[in-house]
Amino acid sequence: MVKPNDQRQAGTARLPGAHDGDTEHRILEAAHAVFLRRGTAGARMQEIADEAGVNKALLHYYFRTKDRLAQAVFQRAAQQLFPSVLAALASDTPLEAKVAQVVQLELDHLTRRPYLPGYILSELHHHPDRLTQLIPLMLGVPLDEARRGLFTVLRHQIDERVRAGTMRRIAPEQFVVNLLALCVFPFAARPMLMAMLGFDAADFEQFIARRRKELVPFFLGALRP
Amino acid sequence: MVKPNDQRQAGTARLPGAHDGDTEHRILEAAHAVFLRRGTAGARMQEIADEAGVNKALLHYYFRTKDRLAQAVFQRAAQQLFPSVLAALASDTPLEAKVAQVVQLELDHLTRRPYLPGYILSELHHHPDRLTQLIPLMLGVPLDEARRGLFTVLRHQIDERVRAGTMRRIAPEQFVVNLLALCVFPFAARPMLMAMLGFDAADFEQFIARRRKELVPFFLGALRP
DNA sequence: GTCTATATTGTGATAGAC
DNA sequence: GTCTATCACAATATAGAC
Repeated sequence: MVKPNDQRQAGTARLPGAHDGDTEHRILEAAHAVFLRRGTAGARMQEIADEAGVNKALLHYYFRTKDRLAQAVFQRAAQQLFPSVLAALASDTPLEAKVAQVVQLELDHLTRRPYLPGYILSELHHHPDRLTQLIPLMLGVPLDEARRGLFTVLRHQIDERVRAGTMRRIAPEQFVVNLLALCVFPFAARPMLMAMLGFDAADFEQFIARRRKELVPFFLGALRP
Repeated sequence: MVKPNDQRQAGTARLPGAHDGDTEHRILEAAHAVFLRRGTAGARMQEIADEAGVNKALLHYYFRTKDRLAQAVFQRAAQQLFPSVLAALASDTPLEAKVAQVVQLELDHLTRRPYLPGYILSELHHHPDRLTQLIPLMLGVPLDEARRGLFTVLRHQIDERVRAGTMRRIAPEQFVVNLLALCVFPFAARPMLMAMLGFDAADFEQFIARRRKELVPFFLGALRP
């Protein structure tokens, strides 16, 4: 009388004991899906087990507690989102090309995973420390060193343009936040925007497709002297 | 052996039976604080009762269920955030002044309530319908009518500028999303940004103070032809 | 209206057979 | 490694005295 549905999902039915090589991985995938859908606090271990096609007890066998599983999922999610963008921002690519690169990278990625930003931001709101522990692991350098690297490169590139008279002065922190805001916000606010603008999923995708072309000129235009 | 702390908080101790006029209101305030801090799913009725200085049972007396209480809080929060901005966006104020007005309105408001955007976005992610029911109530007109009103005004104002050669063409939807993104994102992503940029609370406030001056030129600059 | 006490269910976690 | 069964307690909700 509890859950009438079979433990295994339709398309992914597996014979009991038929290790597909990695049960742990399947659990992590399922947890990822459920945590993103329900939020960490709203997620249930039972739902994750169902989605993974295994028993609840197995989640504890592999991850011990719900919190550890949540940490693992957050780490995975953060690794999908941060390293590529941070690397692009900190690279030696000329500033204008860098902006284009970040915009394309972000919109491509977030189009495929629209719920990632909302999850990351929400999770970080309730566990502000989860990221600081992680950045060194992802980038291979201490946190403050990563910051210094990123912002000295940017500051230098901006200074160059300002001296050449091709760009208005802007603090690198504001530069980064503005760029990320324009890329990420539409996804983080997706449900709100869809309600406000009267969009369905297809409208939203088209809206993003348009941004893909218009965002770079918009952003660079804002910095013209 | 459960919770060692008294039901009533230190500074707000009230005598039992001493109606301060409105217990229901005190509960709503407490619920607002707790829901914003923990998220709806993570919030506990006990914590809300403690914060309100009343018994758990009273929450059910006034609001019947946790979900109804959550709805009430969301409605309150949304009313603090949306009507003023939507009114400003839909007004007849010239476009440039309107941008300045929205930026000031948003940054002022969100500086005082930094956690509001995160809460609203997260809540909307898990209950996408909560807003559509609400907009008509807040604005006094049907949802699609509100949308039409907002976007026809904006489209008209933008067209005017484009014809005068003082502004690049942009879809009103992109206009609004860009403006909101630049205002709201820093608050929604506050914990992430503070970690990335190495900010403490004071740094963050200063960062926002700077945006207050720079955001309007940035945004309008992006629209120059 | 407000409280205490209790019912009832949900949920993370463990024990132990296979 | 995977399952079934169960524990222990947390959390929402209700009953009923005052």
